[in-house]
Amino acid sequence: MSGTRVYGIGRGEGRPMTSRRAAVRETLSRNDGFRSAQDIYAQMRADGAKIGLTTVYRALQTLAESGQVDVLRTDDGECVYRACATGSHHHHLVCRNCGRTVEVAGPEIERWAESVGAEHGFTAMTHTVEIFGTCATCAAVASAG
Amino acid sequence: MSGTRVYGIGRGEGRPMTSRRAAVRETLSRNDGFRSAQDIYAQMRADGAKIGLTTVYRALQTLAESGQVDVLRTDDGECVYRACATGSHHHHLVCRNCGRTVEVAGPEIERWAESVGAEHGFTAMTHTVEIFGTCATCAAVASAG
DNA sequence: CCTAAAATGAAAACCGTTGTCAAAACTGGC
DNA sequence: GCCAGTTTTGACAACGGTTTTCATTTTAGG
Ligand SMILES: [Zn+2]
Ligand SMILES: [Zn+2]
Ligand SMILES: [Zn+2]
Ligand SMILES: [Zn+2]
Repeated sequence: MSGTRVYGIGRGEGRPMTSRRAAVRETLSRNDGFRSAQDIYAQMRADGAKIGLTTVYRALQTLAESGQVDVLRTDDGECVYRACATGSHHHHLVCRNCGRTVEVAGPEIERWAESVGAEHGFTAMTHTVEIFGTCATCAAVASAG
Repeated sequence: MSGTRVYGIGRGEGRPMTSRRAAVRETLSRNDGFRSAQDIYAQMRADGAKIGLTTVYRALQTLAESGQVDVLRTDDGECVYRACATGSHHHHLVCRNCGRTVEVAGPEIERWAESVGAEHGFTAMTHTVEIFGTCATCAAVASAG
């Protein structure tokens, strides 16, 4: 056998960083808020990149699996991604208008979720916590408009 | 003009409760966990009800809009519904295996979300908080299996 | 009953996403 | 550089949950 490739060891990092994946991550990290696969694809094509939509979808889900980007679903079922600054567990405060996002830690939330589960005999807890609001900039624009 | 219909007054209750909607709500409330439109449809048909899938979809979203049922999205993008006991704001502790759901209040979470938003100049805050875990019954079955 | 308006449901359209598969790019060994 | 085996890529075709369409049925007054 030849061409054997040694994959990463750490959890999630089961794939090499190809040039396309790097480009997708790079494009995503130029955005502040959460962006959809199609957004990123459009942005990359507009920048002259040669890449297919399928590849963008795959790159984003690979990056998500390896924990390099965060994912959440919008109300209308679209997956949106963000290259967060921290790799550790956190939540998001998202402007519902412009998408501007602030990463927030919430130790008390973590404890609360854990204890609520324990109280009811649940184990292996996970949770989803997202906060939405209108950011100061968008609120100002709205009141001026 | 004839056939004028007097609609509900309360917020969200903008539609009359037709027999189909009542049947959908009734079926949903016989379930403990969150259920998809297709689940409810299959269940109703199995029970001999004469109803179309489209109507189930519409009934569920109408009930959701009027706040009579709660909605959330599964990881694979499916909308699932639940007829919760309380009409007031609450969150859910959901068994990821059997769907068994406990309604939980979290005043401290409400305050936390509000203050995090305020700290960053956000207004008109909303949030989504869901806790997932394995319930005691499912954990027992898994360890016995 | 009669009529106008709303609800219903079968089938088609929608749309984000995933699968298919042949071509292109990569990797390590020679 | 060249080769062979493997992975990635991307155009295109499904897929699946949901929504739209539109003709028919039901509802609620009068
Ligand atoms: Zn904003
Ligand atoms: Zn958390
Ligand atoms: Zn369970
Ligand atoms: Zn809350």
